[in-house]
Amino acid sequence: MITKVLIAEDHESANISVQKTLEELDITNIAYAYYCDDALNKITQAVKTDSSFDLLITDLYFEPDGHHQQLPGGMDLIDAARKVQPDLKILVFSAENRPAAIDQLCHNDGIDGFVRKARNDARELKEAIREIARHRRYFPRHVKQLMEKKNTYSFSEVDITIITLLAQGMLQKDIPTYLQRKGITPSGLSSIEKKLNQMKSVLGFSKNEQLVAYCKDIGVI
Amino acid sequence: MITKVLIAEDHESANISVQKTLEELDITNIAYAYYCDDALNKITQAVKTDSSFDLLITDLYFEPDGHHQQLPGGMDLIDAARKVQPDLKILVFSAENRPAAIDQLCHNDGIDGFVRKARNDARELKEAIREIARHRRYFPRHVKQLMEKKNTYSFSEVDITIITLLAQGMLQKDIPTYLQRKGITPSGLSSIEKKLNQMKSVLGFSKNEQLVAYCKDIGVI
DNA sequence: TCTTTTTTTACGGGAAACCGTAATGTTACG
DNA sequence: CGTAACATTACGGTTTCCCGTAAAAAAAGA
Repeated sequence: MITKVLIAEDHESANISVQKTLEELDITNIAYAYYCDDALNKITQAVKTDSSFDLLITDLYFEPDGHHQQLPGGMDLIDAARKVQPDLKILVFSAENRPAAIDQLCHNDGIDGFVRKARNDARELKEAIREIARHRRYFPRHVKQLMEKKNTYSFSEVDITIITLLAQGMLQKDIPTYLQRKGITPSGLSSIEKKLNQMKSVLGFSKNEQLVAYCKDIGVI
Repeated sequence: MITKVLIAEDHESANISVQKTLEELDITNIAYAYYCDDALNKITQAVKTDSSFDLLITDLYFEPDGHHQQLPGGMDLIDAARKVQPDLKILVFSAENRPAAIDQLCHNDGIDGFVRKARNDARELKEAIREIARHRRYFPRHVKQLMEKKNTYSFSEVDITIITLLAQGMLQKDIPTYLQRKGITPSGLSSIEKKLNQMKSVLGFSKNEQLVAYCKDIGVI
């Protein structure tokens, strides 16, 4: 049974609607945090006073606003919270819409549920909380379909590194030495050219500028 | 005085919190639309039956979901709504965070207010509605500062055209003929190179990829 | 109108990127 | 161990881009 919930969410409006959803599920013992550090603090305190939370509902991205934070994002909070209270249920409520990132989250990061901020998010939120209360996990049904639709090419770590460097102004011919220093392979100039050509050919592009624009659009860089 | 409001917002959760904010302002005559087409429909009907809305609160981006829509986004809705009911107050409530896009919106698109989905958005929303009720316009205070900070170079029409073409994959050497066909001057290859060099030098860049990435970030392309 | 100034365009040498091919290095498997 | 299959790297020729200079054109001023 879920009775005590912590909401970690910097957007006031999102916070409000999560609260309302919880109230509709007759959950009234709710705490709020607008920063990850504050959230972790509340979790730690609750554990100490033997009144720990049953569920953490958290966003992934928290906007920096001057106040320096130890935990910059939701993922950091999740990792830290798991250490303090391993049995804490965690539900991610985020606008993340990059299929690869969602997939990663659902399968590898040991969370109990994910609800995307989208059309029917309030309804989904309710359902997710109900499922988690029954010790089941809740994930969007069509993650795989999303994967296939949206991302015609799945960028590797190196791919993204290369494109990022280009977008930062590094000359192509200087990338090999950079990769070598970082211990990343492959690092040969030909390999970099090959990777760029692969990406461009799959996506039907002809120039690096297109690639950079595309990656900015879909948010991988 | 604002008594009748239409909320156009595809996210259920955002819709809920806007509703709650309105209720706290003692506005209870609220209609909802999860699609732009539906929103325009409701506005048109209200005008016909002489019970028109005082205020439209709308998002900018509506996620496509299979149902084909005439009006794909909030900007289209705004344009259409203005035609149907010129005196309708319009408040944009969006997660848009690209300074150039926000600036464009606030200064050129004839809306009455803009609130960004961010940390204190609910509070800002209230203030914005109060201001609009007094026939004043409400915009984030620091738009100009943001602009000045972030955008050290003001892009001309031609600048943006050139960068857009590059981001679409056109070869630099092919741009002159394109510009000639469109009747845009200057169109010489040297002039294009000069303009690119100007932009890059002012912004401290060395490669076109940087320029494309930057323009994507601030939203000019 | 003629000159001066500015803008636009043309040209050419050199650097970087592009592209195909070949050599080298790595891994897998019999 | 040897060989095939694959990945990575090296090399050379061609194209495109970069950059400086100078010519041509347009605009401004006297």
